[in-house]
Amino acid sequence: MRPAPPPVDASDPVTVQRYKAWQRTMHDQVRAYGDPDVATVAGFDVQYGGQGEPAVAAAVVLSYPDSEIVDETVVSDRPGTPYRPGLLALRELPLLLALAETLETLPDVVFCDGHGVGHPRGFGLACHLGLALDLPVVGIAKNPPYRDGIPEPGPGRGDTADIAPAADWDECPAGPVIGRSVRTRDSTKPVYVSAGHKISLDKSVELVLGTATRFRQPEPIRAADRLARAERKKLSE
DNA sequence: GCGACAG
DNA sequence: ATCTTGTCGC
Repeated sequence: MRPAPPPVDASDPVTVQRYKAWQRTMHDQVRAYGDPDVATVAGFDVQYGGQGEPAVAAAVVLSYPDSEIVDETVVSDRPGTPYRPGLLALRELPLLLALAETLETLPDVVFCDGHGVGHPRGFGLACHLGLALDLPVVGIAKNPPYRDGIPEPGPGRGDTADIAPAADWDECPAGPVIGRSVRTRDSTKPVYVSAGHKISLDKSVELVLGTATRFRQPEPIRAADRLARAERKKLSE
């Protein structure tokens, strides 16, 4: 049995510190390896409205590698805590777990926005989600996990560069390679991939490049993004 | 007070 | 993430 997350009040530094210590501990439960057979990949995404408005989470399950729609679902609820760097799961995990429960059939792999083990304490949103669902999850972020020293991959689609932990991440139990910058389109800003759970970094990158052919973002993520946007628009009118 | 590090 | 027009480029 794994330790439950400590209750955390985002405005109370003491409980936040406890939660961070728990994250560091939980990294040991993560399996940043594995080579699952993949017939379906799901993209999960959350969209937010203004104050008081509900957040909308969408999941789209696509066949792999041909990207046919297998299933899609939406759920909406009040947002979790406000966003804070390093604590994204506090904001999005509740909604994403509710979302997963609405799927008819679980996918072989889940893609979510944000980081996996490429996180200051080695336990980003994709890790939280992977352990909670006991599914392979890949973290795909549009921005790097820290500012300075992120290696730039070559300019062509498919070029990659390994990311090491930040020099000041004393508490990070992951590494020496925590993720990879991946160029999914020629001369376009890379995406930042890290393993969340039950899948290796190599396999994660293979799947990202296999699903992001024409656009920067992988197709499952784009599909979920579109669906959540559409649903949010529908709710706001 | 400034700067900042997923979304 | 969201607020938002025009604008650069394929």
